[in-house]
Amino acid sequence: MGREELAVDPVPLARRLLGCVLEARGDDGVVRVRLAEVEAYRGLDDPASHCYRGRTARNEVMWGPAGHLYVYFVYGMHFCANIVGLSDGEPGAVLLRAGEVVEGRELAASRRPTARGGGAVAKGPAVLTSVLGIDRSHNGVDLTDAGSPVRLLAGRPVPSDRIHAGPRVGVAAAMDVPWRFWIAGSPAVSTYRRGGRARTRVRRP
DNA sequence: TGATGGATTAGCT
DNA sequence: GCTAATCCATCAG
Repeated sequence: MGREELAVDPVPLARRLLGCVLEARGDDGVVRVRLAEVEAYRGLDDPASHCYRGRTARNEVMWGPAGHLYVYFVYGMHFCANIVGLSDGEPGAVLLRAGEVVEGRELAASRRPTARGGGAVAKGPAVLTSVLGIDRSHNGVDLTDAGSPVRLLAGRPVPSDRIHAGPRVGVAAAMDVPWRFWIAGSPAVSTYRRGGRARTRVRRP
């Protein structure tokens, strides 16, 4: 997929990414995932975006050129991957939430032995990254470069009536914007969880 | 400089 | 439905 196709507003970009294939090559083999669920995060206007509070070392990649991978670490143990959209100076990205494993199922299953679906689905953003073997070292990778370990490939287009939209998962801010998109009926789509205050934090004595 | 809580997941009740 | 696991960016003091 070319950079021009990706250098657009993250909301239409999110729709376009459904059905596309993300390929990750590692020492142990190749895994390909067909994207089934994504969410748009629109920089400066969006209180839920990592860019909302300005440019920092963590979100640096989002200010860079489109078509690069933004990887961040959450909850002390998980990675999430985004595809950067728009062009220089205009931050925005699409969070990759889930997909179907279309190649390298065994490898995917071995990387995530406890995941449901026997390696056929990557249901949830952190499952997706671990199945693909994506971690901090992949932050900033150019998805449009044939030599990159992670690449974005065009897939079968998804008919627009199969694309559904709704509120983003686990996000407290801007719950009214339907910037989560998924392929209706896909077994990979994650179950919706409302955002809000963190679940009760029990402090050990 | 210390506290807080998150674009989460899996396992248990 | 509830909670532990566990790093680090951000914010309050």
